[in-house]
Amino acid sequence: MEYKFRDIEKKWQDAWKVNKVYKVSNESTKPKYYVLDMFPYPSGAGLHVGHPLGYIASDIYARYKRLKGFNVLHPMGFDSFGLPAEQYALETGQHPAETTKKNIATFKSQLDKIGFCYDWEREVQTSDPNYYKWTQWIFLKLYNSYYNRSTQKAEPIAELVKEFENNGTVNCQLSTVNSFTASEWKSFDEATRQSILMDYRLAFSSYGEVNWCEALGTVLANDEVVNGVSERGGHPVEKRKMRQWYLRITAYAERLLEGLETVDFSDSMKEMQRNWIGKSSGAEMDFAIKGKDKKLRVYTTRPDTIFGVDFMVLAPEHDLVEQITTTEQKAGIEKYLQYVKSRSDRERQSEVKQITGCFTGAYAVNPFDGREIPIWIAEYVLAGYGTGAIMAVPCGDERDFAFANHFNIPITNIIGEHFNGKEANATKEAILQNSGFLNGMLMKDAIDVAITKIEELGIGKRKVNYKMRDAGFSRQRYWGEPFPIIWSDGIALPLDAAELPLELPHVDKYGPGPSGEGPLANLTDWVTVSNGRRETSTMPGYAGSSWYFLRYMDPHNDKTFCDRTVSDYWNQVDLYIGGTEHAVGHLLYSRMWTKVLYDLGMIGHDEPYKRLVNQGMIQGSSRFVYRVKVATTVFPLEIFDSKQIFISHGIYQKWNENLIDGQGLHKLIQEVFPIIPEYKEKDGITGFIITPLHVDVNIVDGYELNIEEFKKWRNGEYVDAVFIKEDEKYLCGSEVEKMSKSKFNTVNPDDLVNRYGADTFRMYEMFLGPVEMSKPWDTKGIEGVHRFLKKLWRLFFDEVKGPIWTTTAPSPLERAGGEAATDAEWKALYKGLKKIEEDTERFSFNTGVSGFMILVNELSDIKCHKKEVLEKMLIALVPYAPHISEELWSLLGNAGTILDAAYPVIEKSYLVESSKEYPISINGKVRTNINISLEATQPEVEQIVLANEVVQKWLEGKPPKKIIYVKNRMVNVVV
RNA sequence: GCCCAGAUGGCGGAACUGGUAGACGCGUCAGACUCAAAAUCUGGUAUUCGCAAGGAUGUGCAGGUUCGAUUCCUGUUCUGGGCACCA
Repeated sequence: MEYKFRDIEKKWQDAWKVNKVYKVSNESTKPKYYVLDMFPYPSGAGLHVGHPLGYIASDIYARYKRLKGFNVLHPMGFDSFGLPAEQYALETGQHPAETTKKNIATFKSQLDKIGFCYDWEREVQTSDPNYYKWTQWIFLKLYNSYYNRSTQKAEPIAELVKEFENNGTVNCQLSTVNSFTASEWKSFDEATRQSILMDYRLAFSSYGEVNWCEALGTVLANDEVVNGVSERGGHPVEKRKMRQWYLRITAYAERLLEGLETVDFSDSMKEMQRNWIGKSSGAEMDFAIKGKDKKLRVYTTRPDTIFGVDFMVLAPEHDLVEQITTTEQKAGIEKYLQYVKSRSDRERQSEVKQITGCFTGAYAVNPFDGREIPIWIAEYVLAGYGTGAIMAVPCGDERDFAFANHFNIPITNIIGEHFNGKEANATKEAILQNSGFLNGMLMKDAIDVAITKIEELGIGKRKVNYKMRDAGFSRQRYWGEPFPIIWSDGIALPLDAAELPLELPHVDKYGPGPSGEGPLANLTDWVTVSNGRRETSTMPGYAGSSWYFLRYMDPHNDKTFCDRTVSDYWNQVDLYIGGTEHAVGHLLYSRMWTKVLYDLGMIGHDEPYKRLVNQGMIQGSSRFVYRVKVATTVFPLEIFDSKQIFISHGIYQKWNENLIDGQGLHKLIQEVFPIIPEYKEKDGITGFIITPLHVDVNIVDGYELNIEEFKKWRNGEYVDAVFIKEDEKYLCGSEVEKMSKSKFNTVNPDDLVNRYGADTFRMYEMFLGPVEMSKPWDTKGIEGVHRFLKKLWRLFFDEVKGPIWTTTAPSPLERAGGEAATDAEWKALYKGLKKIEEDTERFSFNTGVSGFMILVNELSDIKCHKKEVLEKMLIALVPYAPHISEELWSLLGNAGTILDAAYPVIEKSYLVESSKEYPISINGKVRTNINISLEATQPEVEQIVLANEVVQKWLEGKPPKKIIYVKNRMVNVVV
């Protein structure tokens, strides 16, 4: 009997579906385990081999936990709102709802073929009104809450209103907001009160900058802006202020930082989040501005360098710029502001070689020595960080130094010999000079002294600062959750919870609305309501994905987003698998939402993910063909119209390295294409233009192009192509790039599953390497894994003899007279299973697969066909290759599904060893091996080792200096 | 530019806590079976010197710590991911 994987996999996938074996209950006596994959966006291109990497890993672990006796939740769903669907709608007129539905169907059928153990009854889609109803509901909770700094948690905004009514702002520590008394609060009109409350709400509206493209009349995502112009059409893009919604994630900065201590993420992942939050401590202080009744507030982490301040730099967007610029400088400043408008934040920070800035004409006054300090504006200072203004200390800061140098600003040296005049030195270890009351102090000690003095003088105070900014939460787009908000005379009125979901209305056109608003603004009937005008922005992609892990627990609940008893049962996600690209976006947002829901008492835990494992990205290995075109100025064009000439990679390389000239190439072309005219040059130009073109990797075998397939490719575009080969082959060039449809380097899992089966595909994806590492996809090698499964099959079946397994208690189907398994057979099994279990436990699935290969090789070598041995191996194989395991399990005569079998327990008695073949090194280099008992003591070992003739030879009669013996490891003789 | 990660044979990778570098698989070479092919099986396969025994070199690059370093430290190069409106 042959291994007919197609029949087997189809059969069991159907049976599992009919028997609902993956249905998960919220009630169980077993311990729970929650395994989650990062929410996929259902792109139109379908699944490529990169997607399932993490899904297979999580599926293996989920199945493993199930065999180990856990009630495992392993759901899947779709993050189905998003820009690509809308972009596609804009281009083709198809409604995003339609294309999204189609894409999801494709994704699901592709996923199902790989044999995942998802409970599809728990599927969620963020664009489903039954889902986004609760996204909107949570938004309203955020809107109606504020962060209470005394209790350090979110509380209903009504509590704050009460506080204002009773005590005003006395107990509210929010430095950016004006203070008032209780009676003042009562005297404010509604608009004023609401605008004050807006400064406290966790979801709030304010003004922020967007990428505005005048030509397209729309706001663009960063993704859609390339080199300062729009990707579509190449129109100029500039920044513009618009009303936006934000989430006050900054209120949670400290808790997001502290929470990292309680979760099991990789150190690098935590580091990235810490850097993103960017906590720093220092001081905020005010500088008087000469001749103005204005103060310039700066934030600095190095108040010890206060006497080294040689200039001030404001962010170009800073409010003070307009007020302090002198008439002489006005023109220059305006020109500079115009320039900055066209620059993205990224460009402003990354281009350090090009130094730009402009003097405002104004001066700040150093409060300690009265020195007048010129105030500049420069793009390297960003408005969003700190106070949007810095005090520049060129002797201690590289960028300040470069700036001072560029604009010839004199530099004050406060660190003596530590500053060499050629580059800044950011040390904290220097003794301060030229520094007034700080003279003679070590810099790191002076920081505190300076802050104390600043506070004494009342010109500033100690301040902890976070680099993180509040998260922009609105998009001027169609395909997202509508905000449950109505604007009435500038006041935002939330909808009542009973009015949810506010459904996304149907539109026929996806173009932008007037004055930069989203497409919804075009629907006058929808926008206009009796008490005002609806918010026309929609929520961003991360809205739905910030809480989806909760909805999976209780997906059909129409009373609440997730019942508290259910969320208490499933609690945190025990294992979350996904890419590092979400390190600071999605992960921080969902952590924040979780904390808010926790504060409001709606869930019982404040960190969503207990453990996070990052999967690497599978890159594509692109293939190139090299097309030769001729310049019309040299050759008559017509003859090349019908034919396209391609040169093999080797020839292309020679051409590139000038190892072959025009004449040489001409000769090669002539061999296959005799009608080419005589060789010509014009002004020393050969007239050959060679262009690398991406070619579909699926019609290339290794590097060799399948010419017949190529001629059929792209509707016969290359049907008449002519090839200049090397060694009778056309070889393609290659490059590792991101896997993408446009690069023709995507590999579809369906083809591989068809050809080799899901079990082979699953094991091969794991066998490629560690899950967390990025690697290029290469289909070569999948044969090896397939061969392994066939070899495993042959432990049970012989091509001619049929079933060959034996057992001591034969059933009619089986061969009688089986013998009990030998110690050697048990030892081989348990040694293998031990490695496999340990590897699975630590997510080392690639070595887990190789463990199975070693085990099957060994069992084949010792001709072990004992049912009792093979059966245990099958159970351990379920997570990796569920279909073949289930088939063989059932063929062995077992009743019930193997998915619920008990994971084999390792009998350690078979694994005990009494001696070891020790490597013996001389000076760290292995020279021989000696078998020594594991019981041996140091003196015994020394005696055995020194008696060895190889060791004797290397000692050359000299006594050893030292003998290092590490039990169960090695012996090293130092000479 | 800033933050994070990675680099080991022809290729994917293994070596988990500083202890035999190259497990397992691909490819390749030789052989068996076969009229032949496929499938399968057996053996070799880091580089280099040597008939062999055996030796030397070798984990991106340059140093350091150690009896011993792919593993730890310092510096450096290249590649990938992120940088706030792709998801």
